[in-house]
Amino acid sequence: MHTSKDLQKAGLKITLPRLKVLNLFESSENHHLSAEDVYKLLIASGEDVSLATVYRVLTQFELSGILVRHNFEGGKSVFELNHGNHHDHIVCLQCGHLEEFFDSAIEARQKKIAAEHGFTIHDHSLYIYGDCTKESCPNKRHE
Amino acid sequence: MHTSKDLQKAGLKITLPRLKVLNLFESSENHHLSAEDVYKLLIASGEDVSLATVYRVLTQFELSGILVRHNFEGGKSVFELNHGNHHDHIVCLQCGHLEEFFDSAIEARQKKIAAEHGFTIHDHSLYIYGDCTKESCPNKRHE
DNA sequence: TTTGCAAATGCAAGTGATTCTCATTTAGAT
DNA sequence: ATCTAAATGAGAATCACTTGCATTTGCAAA
Repeated sequence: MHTSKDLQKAGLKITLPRLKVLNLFESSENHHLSAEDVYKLLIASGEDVSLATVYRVLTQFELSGILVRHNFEGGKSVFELNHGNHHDHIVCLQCGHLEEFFDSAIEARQKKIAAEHGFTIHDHSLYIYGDCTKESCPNKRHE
Repeated sequence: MHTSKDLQKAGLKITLPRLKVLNLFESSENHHLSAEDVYKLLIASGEDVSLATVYRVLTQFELSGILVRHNFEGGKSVFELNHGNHHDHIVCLQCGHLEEFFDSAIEARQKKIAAEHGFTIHDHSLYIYGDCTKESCPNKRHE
């Protein structure tokens, strides 16, 4: 659960826009939101923020570890709350449906590979793109 | 080795801009080039192409399988020749140095994970970000 | 080998996502 | 309550890329 405490810890002033964005991520049923998403949702719910502020807040939250940024194919960044449980993503190219997974075998291999190449690993991003089966696809747009 | 034959196979007319781009990828010592890179290199070597054409050619080459597109962090697409040997990348955050690797264990796990989630896998992207050690880093920019 | 036309190109204007500038407002320390 | 650095809003600017359109060019057919 993320609160104003997290803002203070990050050295950020507790302002209305920041609280609204934080609250949105906490309450929204869609956990992966783009800047545009955040902006539109806030406007739709009567909150009056500027898009520039949304972008600023999102990058600040990323830097302070409150959010994690993802760069899926398609050029726009998507953010989700950082619950400390690293995971990767599998994305349906048909309907955009997104699932999370964690595989310790893959994580281990990555460490190994980095070491073999003389790298100290900072970070990694793994996205699997595919088609989810028609039945299991929540927002079907298949065929 | 990629030649004008590849253009024909792809149903593309053999034009000067396309040959120049193809040749650039074949001859350049840097195998990973952005549209901007390609454009600047061609201009620098006296070739007269437009940036729009570079973008068009690169996406056509991607579609026809001559090139592979990568979306690293940083918003711009990077292309490399498709030699049919799929591999992933490990990138040094300090100096931008890039190495390639292939790990069949990771590949296998990915297939498995996709299957478990009911996805038919199309594609995946895996980037490891880290610091390469000072000694092994070809274009040192460390400390 | 000329002709014809779809395909390819160049240029410039247009987009979409994101960032920056700068004048105004505010959080929060004193 | 006051003051100042930080935050915000509005809009212009930028960056990577795409598109529209008039012109040129492969190349297939005559």
